[in-house]
Amino acid sequence: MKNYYDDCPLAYALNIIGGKWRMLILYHLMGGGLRYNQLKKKLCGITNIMLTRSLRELEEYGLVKRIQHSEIPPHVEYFITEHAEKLVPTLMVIAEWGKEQRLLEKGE
Amino acid sequence: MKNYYDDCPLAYALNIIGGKWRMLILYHLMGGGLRYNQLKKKLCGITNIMLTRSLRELEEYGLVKRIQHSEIPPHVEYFITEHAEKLVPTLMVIAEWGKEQRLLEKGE
DNA sequence: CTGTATCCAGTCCGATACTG
DNA sequence: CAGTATCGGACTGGATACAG
Repeated sequence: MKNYYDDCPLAYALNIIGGKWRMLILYHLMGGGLRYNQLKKKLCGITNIMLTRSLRELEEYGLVKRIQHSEIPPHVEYFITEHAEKLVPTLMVIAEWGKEQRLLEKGE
Repeated sequence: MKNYYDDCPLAYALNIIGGKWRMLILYHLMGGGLRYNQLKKKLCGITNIMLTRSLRELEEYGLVKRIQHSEIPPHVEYFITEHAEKLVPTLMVIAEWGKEQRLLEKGE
């Protein structure tokens, strides 16, 4: 997914939040922190690998914060950061748009 | 990119406008119609194959309209439809966010 | 509970050459 | 000008088993 980042902020952004799961993760975290398995349940169908990978990537970019409570059994919680929070309304618009789109398709 | 569309409108939407180029095409069409080669220039780096493919897909979903003028040499123009227009502000937000994100990364 | 390792599959994407 | 054909490569995503 390498692209002309420097010329186009949109391409740059999509490189970070694009991909199959990343926006979905941010979307589901908007309501507050979630634990690993809670998140997994919401993202119907995601595998451990993809969830872990995606979370790590989002963490690297500072979009997600990982909080580990020192307990046994382990208790880890994920939050979105302030900066990522700015994308939430956007994601909701896209979701809303998706609903309309689906209606259009079924209407035909 | 098959996913739990019916449960999650966001996933559904991303299935349509996700991918490497589709949002970028919509973004660049927001200013009005563009011809094939104009679009190609704006999307630095896109190949014929990908531009054509992406446009066809967007057309199928009713997000882009293709207008062919009967001339020689050919003259084809692409527009975004009203329904896709609703996504434009969203794309601008993401682009804006991308700018900030880049600053954050460079700042470190 | 929260992951990691390994290996594999499929999709997406692209370089190049060519066409009406 | 506006595309298509072909072939192949890269990369993303996944199944399964295992670990701290």
